[in-house]
Amino acid sequence: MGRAPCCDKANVKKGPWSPEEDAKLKAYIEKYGTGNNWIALPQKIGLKRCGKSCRLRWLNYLRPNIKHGGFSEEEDNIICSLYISIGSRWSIIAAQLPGRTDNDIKNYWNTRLKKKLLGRRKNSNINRLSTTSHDPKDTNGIEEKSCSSILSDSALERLQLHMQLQNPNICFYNNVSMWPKLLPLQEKMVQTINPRQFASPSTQLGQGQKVGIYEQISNLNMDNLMDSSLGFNNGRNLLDSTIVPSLAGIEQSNEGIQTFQGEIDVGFQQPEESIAEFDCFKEIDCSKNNSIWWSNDQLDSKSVSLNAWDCTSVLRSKGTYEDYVLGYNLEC
DNA sequence: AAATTTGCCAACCGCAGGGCA
DNA sequence: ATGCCCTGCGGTTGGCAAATT
Repeated sequence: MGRAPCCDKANVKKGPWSPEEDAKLKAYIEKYGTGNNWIALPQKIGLKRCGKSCRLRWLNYLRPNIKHGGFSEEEDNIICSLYISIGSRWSIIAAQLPGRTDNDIKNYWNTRLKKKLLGRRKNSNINRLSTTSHDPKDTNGIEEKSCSSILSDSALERLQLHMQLQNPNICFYNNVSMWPKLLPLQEKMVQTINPRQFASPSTQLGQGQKVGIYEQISNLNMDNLMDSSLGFNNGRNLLDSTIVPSLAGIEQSNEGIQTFQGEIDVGFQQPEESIAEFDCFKEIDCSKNNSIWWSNDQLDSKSVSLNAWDCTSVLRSKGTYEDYVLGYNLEC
């Protein structure tokens, strides 16, 4: 027996919302609220819409302070870094970007940002396919699998982005000026997470020097946090629920699923030439001409804002210290 | 100029999980 | 403990507009 439908589909209007419907919904919610019952709401207003549809319309379009389009470079970077860390948890990513909806971010990622950041992989694969044998079997009779068929799209994208951020020529980890400014409370918290010696983040550092707290953060963020959050734990549990409550619950049920690490491990077992098909691996050798992966289009090394990773102004504006590096909220 | 392809985005769908009786 | 209801989420689709052939 299937699940009961949430509404009478035959008598429910679908498709684009008319201005009149928008006005009705908006006026009602602004006056009475949702009443914590979206299902009953359309009947109260006299809308022939499914409650879910009303909710979606309100959340994605009608509610106050919604921003549409025009993503800034800063927002791009936040989306990118969070996608690397936590994957397609659009609602969590949206929570870090005031005025943005999960749907907006999802659409933006799928239609623009992903192509902007990963577009060259596609070309690379197309070129490879056009220049190599189309015999799907290798000489041993074993079906040849490219990395792209072994790693899931999401894992592959995140791996590529991760590798790119480690590129020493534009390296986020090595470039002090690209590190986000930590608020005092966040700094204290990170020290709590890993009590080993920390240098002050305010210490003036030379370009490329790796010191202290940010080194820990970078390890925590892009290696350990991602590993942990994606099932690449190696016995560690940096997402201890006492430390990172909002993410710990999300990521601890990975039994039985193919992990990101598992996919990567399989990928790296492939012949070198298979691995080398990806631009991120080719370019990680820092050869001068290939080093600007991130800059695929407009983001060349001259125009990249070194402060683009500093989203603390955005985070502060919400009244909570939301550490996008760790991906959790810290009420203060 | 017409036909076709591509890009974009709003909206839908189905599933999972939480709350409650 | 169980089942129902509702919400929230992420993946997918459909349709419009712009770009290309």
